[in-house]
Amino acid sequence: MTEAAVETIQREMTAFARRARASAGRMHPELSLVSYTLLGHLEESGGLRATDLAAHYALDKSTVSRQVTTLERAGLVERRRDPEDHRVQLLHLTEAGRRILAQVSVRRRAAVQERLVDWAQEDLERFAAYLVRYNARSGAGTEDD
Amino acid sequence: MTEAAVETIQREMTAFARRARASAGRMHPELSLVSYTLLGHLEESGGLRATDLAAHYALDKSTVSRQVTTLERAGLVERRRDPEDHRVQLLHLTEAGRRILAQVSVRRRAAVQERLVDWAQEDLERFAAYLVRYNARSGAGTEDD
DNA sequence: CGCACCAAGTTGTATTATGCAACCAGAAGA
DNA sequence: TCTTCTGGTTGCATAATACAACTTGGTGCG
Repeated sequence: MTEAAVETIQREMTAFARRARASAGRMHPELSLVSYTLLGHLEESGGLRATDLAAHYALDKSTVSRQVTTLERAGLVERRRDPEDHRVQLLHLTEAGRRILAQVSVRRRAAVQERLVDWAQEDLERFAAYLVRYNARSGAGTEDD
Repeated sequence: MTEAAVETIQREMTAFARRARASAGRMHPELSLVSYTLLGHLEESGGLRATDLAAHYALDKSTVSRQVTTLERAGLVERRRDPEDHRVQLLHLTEAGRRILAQVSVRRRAAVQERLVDWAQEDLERFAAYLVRYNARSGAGTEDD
């Protein structure tokens, strides 16, 4: 039955989330899971507004504000005033930010890879595809949950 | 290439993690994401030790202990002394716990299901199986990650 | 223009989850 | 018995977060 599968997916995803959070601290002392994710986001599309990030991650703007402050103090991101609208700050990765992000990514990927070492290539690809499909939907959609 | 699939899995899992975290609070006033997940776990296999839960979710035993305390005070779980080993408490859902869990499950499943609505049954099951496999490894294994 | 309202961010405050370390109680083995 | 191990609890500190009040800049309408 679909019910069971859905239930399992929901629970296992949650379990993963827990683990991801737990392991995040060991990746880089300076970089929490959220910070890391924010950096990753900025890497892909520089010049984001804090509000965009908040919306995207369903976080309060105050939370993002503080996270960004931390990242800025660590020298990993830069706030640039938007000349078009002086309320807005466009966030950009610094060189240091880019470097650190690359470092952490490598380490993170290694950790994941270790757990996937005995998977068949075909399964890996299917699993990856499923995850993309799942997340694509939640990312694009109505921004709830 | 394995690299690409691993990279994708890593990224997508992380993406999910942040969202799960973000949406955690809004399901049931009484039930945090973790509590809910713990309940779900107990439903499937009653008589778990707190330590088992801690290991599975990569949580500190103190955290689990407190969560269980909360759940117990809410009347949702029961601690039963293991007659074999008096250090151990076997955790069981109460009737109320079962009821609440069912309620929340419905709501939550609806949310997840909405995202999975156009998936083929076969894909759902495979996805679920992959997640289980992935998590099983990190849970049973070397406890790092 | 000037005033009312909206939007982006910041800061104060409280809550909650969490980990770590110290501790207690029961079990197991020498 | 004494030592060591394991399951669990509690004290303490920290980090992430939400919410609300506030500041500053933009927009629109009279």
